[in-house]
Amino acid sequence: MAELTLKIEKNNPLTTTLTYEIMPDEHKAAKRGIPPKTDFNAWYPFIVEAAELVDKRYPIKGMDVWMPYGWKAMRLIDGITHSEMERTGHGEVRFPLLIPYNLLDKENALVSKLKAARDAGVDPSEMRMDEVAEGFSKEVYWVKNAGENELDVPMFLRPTSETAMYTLFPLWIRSHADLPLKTYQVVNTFRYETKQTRSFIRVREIHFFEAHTAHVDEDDATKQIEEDLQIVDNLMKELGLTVIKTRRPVWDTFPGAWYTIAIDVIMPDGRALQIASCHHYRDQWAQAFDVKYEDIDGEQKYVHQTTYGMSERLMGAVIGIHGDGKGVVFPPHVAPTQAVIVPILTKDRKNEVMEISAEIKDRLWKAGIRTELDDRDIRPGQKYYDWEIKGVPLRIEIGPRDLDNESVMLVYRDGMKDSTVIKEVESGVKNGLDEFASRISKTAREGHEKTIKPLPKLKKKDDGDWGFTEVIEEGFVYEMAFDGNDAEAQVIEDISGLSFLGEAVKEYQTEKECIMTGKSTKKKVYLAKTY
RNA sequence: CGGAGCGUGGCGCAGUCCGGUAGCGCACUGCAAUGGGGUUGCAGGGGUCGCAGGUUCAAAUCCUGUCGCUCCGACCA
Repeated sequence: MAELTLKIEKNNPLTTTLTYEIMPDEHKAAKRGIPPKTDFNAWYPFIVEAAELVDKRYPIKGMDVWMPYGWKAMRLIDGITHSEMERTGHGEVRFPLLIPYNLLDKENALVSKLKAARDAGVDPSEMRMDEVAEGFSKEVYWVKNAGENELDVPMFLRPTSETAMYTLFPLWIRSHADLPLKTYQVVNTFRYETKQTRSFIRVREIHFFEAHTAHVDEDDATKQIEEDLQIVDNLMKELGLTVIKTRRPVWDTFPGAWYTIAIDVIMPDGRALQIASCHHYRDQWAQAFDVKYEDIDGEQKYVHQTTYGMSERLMGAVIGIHGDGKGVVFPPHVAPTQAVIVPILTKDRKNEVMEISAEIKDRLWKAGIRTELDDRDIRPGQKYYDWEIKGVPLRIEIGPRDLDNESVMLVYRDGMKDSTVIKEVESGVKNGLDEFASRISKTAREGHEKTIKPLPKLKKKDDGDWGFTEVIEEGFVYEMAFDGNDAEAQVIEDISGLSFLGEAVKEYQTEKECIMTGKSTKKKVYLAKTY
């Protein structure tokens, strides 16, 4: 559709008419070539480049170049994470990118040990056919040469940092006085993705946040997970996102984790995007890496560990959830530019308008509002479209008419219009941005709720196979009461074409009938297509 | 890692079948008027046609190889 519009020729009524027939409502957006958001697979990649968040032209699949505007937004998101880490007493560390291959032995030993234990101790009916723990071996980048020599011990680029960190943890942890050890780092990690990549959502060089903690016992580690989930809540509030928290099914748990809590958002196409996860390792990794401490009674004990991970998927979620047909919509907390001043210049009062605009920019900046003055010599309308596509929450219009009234026009990214007297522009803008933040959070929450439906009832068909009483619609996440085993879970996955996200952290208030076994349960399970 | 497709100014494309001066729209530069939702006029700049070989008087076009990307299937945050 976009192409058609771009090809409109003057004096060619046919093409012009055709365009209007196809997309009467989309015509304006299409002038920039923005696909409608309902076509999410086209909208998303277009918008991330048009808003100048990334440049995808770097010739490696899954490795985009962060552009200043996009990187600024990411840094602002990271800023929230950093301050939450500081608030909760984590220390920032930075481990090397390269990990020597032989350090993996310990990790591999752990994985195979766990697998053997699970195979031995688990009821075969609980097993899934495709259960294989292979670790990361297939998806790491290798460094096998240095200069002209082949390395004796090859190294790989970290896909995550457990191995690197837990090599040093035994040296850092001697006694119970060293615990809890709470560390985190924000680094790039690498995974050789073979699947289709997507800016921020599935990339090969990941902008990764990982917190790693060590505790005296399981209980203290569990408290850490609770703190992590509190941090997630705080972060999501600032980003205006509504999330689903689930305990991942065992078969989808990170190797060596006792359990995993995953945090997903539902993207506009109804697919779940995992944006954070917390793992409780108990002492499994500690045993593999020999991370011990001396307790109060002089006894050597293994620590209990947790990790908490996030990535630039947070950006992907913000763009996907808040964006609209005109472009990105940034929540004020993480908007690189929170307010843009567009001066309306007329020949006779140009200087006067510019002077006041610059003065207001200065005042807002001093009041802590990231403000930009767009003094480009183009028409105002063009500027509006430019800043809309970039998702700036507030546009301040200042023209001769406003000066006469000693006020300015405030136009929010969601279309809300207001005005404020110049004298009180700081407080007017601050309040306005707060209200805007609440509005987009509310819209996001409503969208989230609308996208979740109860799973249709199951029944056994004449041929003995299970089926649904209603069709599974595309574009939704489903919830159900479920208390079955892994094999039964797989049946549901197979016939629905959806994946188990896991058991909701928040259970049903009252007992319900398990969709498969009929058992009474409060367990709420989410099913979705995933990224 | 298997199957299909595509590489031509910054972006989107035409030209390739049938070899013969590399084009269009948008974007960009300069000047002027305009300026409260994509303004108009005039004048400009920019491309080893992914790369390497080959065929030919002549290659974006034909042949071979290679690299990269996109889309669909097995593995993952």
